[in-house]
Amino acid sequence: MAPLNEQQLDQLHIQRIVQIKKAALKVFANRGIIGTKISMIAAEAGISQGLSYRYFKSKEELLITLIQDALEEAKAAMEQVNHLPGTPLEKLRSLTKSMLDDSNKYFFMLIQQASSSEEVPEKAKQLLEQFSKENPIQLLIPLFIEGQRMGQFCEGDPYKLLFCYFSVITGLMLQEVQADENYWVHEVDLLMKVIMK
Amino acid sequence: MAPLNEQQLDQLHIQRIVQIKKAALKVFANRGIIGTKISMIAAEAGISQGLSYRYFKSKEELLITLIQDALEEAKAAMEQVNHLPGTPLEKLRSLTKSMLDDSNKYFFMLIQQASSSEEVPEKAKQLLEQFSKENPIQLLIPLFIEGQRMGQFCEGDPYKLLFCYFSVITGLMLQEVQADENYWVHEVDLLMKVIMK
Amino acid sequence: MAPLNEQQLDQLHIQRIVQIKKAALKVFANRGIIGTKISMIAAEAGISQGLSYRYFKSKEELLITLIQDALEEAKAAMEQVNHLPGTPLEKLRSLTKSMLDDSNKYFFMLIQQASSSEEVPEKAKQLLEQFSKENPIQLLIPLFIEGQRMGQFCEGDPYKLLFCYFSVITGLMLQEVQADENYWVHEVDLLMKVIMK
Amino acid sequence: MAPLNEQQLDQLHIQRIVQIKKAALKVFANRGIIGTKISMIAAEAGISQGLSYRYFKSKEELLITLIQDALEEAKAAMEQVNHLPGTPLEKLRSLTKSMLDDSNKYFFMLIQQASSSEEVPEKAKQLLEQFSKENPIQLLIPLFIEGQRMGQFCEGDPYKLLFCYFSVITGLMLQEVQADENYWVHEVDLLMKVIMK
DNA sequence: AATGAATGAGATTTCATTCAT
DNA sequence: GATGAATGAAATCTCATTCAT
Repeated sequence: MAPLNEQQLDQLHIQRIVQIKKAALKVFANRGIIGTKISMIAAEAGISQGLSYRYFKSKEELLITLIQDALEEAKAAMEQVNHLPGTPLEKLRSLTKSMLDDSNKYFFMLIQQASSSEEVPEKAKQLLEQFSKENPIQLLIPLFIEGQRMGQFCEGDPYKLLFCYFSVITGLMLQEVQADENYWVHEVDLLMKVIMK
Repeated sequence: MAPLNEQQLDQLHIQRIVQIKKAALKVFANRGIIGTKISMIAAEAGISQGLSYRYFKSKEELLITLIQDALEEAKAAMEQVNHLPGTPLEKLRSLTKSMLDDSNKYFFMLIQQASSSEEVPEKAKQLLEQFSKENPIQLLIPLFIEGQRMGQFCEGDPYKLLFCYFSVITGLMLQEVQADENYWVHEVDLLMKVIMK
Repeated sequence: MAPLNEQQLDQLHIQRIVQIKKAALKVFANRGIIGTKISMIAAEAGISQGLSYRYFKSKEELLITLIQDALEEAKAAMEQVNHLPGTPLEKLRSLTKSMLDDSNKYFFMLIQQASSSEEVPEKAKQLLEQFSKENPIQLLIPLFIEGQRMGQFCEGDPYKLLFCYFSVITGLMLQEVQADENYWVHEVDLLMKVIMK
Repeated sequence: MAPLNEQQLDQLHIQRIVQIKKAALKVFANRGIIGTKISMIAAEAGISQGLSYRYFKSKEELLITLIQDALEEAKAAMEQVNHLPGTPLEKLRSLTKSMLDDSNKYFFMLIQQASSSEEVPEKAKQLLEQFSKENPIQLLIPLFIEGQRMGQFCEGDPYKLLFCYFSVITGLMLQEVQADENYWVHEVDLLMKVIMK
């Protein structure tokens, strides 16, 4: 008699993958890619070191999976922004808050870690390169242009504006590591000024 | 030919130390603390792997020395800002440009790497902690208050303003890794808006 | 429906043991002793990884059991040879064919794998040593002497002749791994020449 | 002042490689491919575990290098056989002795280990496959045909004859592991009978 | 009894540090 | 002083064995 049916097993399998990915994302985001040891991920997930190899062939594969997830997450966030209500400024403020939110923050931190590290698997580099060419810029540019047209955002090359905006977010996320949780969420408005008229 | 005299030897010794520190700073700043291997530093400095051990007891000691240097450098930059000519805004703009300058950038990047990493020697953590309590804030706060008094800087807790300002700088420095050299220097004015009225 | 009675359970138990031993023998013989992973045996037997531990305490115990079986099988084959009809040469040809037969081959291959590997449990080494002192030589020597007396086998130390004969069999069995199934059975006559006049 | 010139360094480098290869060949040949641990190779070579990684990227790369060497060695031995003096039988006897000689034996044993194991890197499998298609058969076949023409070798498909010949050699080499050193060299004549009329 | 997820000891591999030259 | 080969501790990864279901 099989103890569990196939669907339940799949369920467990997926749960484990989610559990490991969650733990790994947090550790990778906080301790950097090379600074992350498998033992740390295992400890964070509350499992043994060997177990993650049942679900991910290697540390590298796990990392790549997480980067893919993060890039998709980022893309989704950028896409959604246009469907939000309100003025461009309000939309951007929402996006910013969501990026800094605990449930999303690690994705963006991981992207930052991966982008700023040269010790990243080749596959991950390709993903990042593809992403940086394709996505976020294309998707937020209309918002920025609209913001400029409406006189909410300051003038100038919208790409440069976008670049500055992301610098700020990046800085905040990294700074935050040693600051109080959620402390800086209230600072978003301050930061919005970078792109405001 | 007579061997070098003591002073000349000291001279060489100091040159070597400078050479190694310069190389190590660059590599640590760019590749992160754990991502930096002794072999990378040796390659960057153009020396053999073993040689740095004649000048620094360990990778950790070298790192701590660099962090100390960086913190002193940072402190000096903060102190100087008050002696600069011009309004608070002009002073801060100068400081910002200097921090992002090639000759200083790596110091601030190293501080950032050290602050955001949990994989740092205990000694370094203490230095950072001491630094974050003591220094830059105390030194720039008067500048910020003066800026607010003059109506150049926006209102609110000057500490928070300072925090945001550093977030932005941090973000820019890290972003820069994949951007064009010197590209963003021109964006400083944009970023200044964070603290401007 | 009533549960199975004791005899039926025993029956099942024995069937399982046979099933696992058969699978393990094949895999050990083909992939070598260290090259064999428990997961391979389980896959070959069509059971789960954990199940063999209900029947054998360890991989080592399973291996030792198989080596014992193989040695007994070999001994039995050697003993039977004298009861076969025909001349010494005909008897030996029969033995050879039987050793190379699919149903026996793996036993002899396992003996070969175990003998030529130094990575074998101590217990197994003892069995092999005991076997190599006691058995096959004693049993086939009369056959060889008879063959020499009848002028069918070539002259010389019958032990050496025997050793060469087994070298040939061993070589054939191992060669076979990459040759066509049953291809070489037809070559037996060729190989018989080693011991023929 | 550099302690050694470049040529001397190269010399040392080559010596180390030879040392490691020699040790590894012996261990791989005797204990099988999976049965060989890096620690065993290091012990045999009298070096630390880590050192072999200075010269070979991985256990797999070391193995592949050895298989290449072995295949080349085998090819060279086959090619030379035609230039030896004497009748086909005498030539083949020479080849056989040389293959079983201590200085060559391990190469052929490794080829045997690699061929009979399924646990071999893909690259090695390709090498072996290529070798088994290309080389020894082509090179020895003329010798066998000549031997048959002269009435020294027995009739039949020369390829089958060759196959049997190699089975015998293989068997001898493996058997030898537990036999006395050099004992069996005297048995070569006995084995030659396989292919003799 | 049976499964296959989970563990942990042991293997491979990396790299900071030492050492012979 | 300088080199880079060598070491060994710590990381990654594998797999025999155990265990919850």
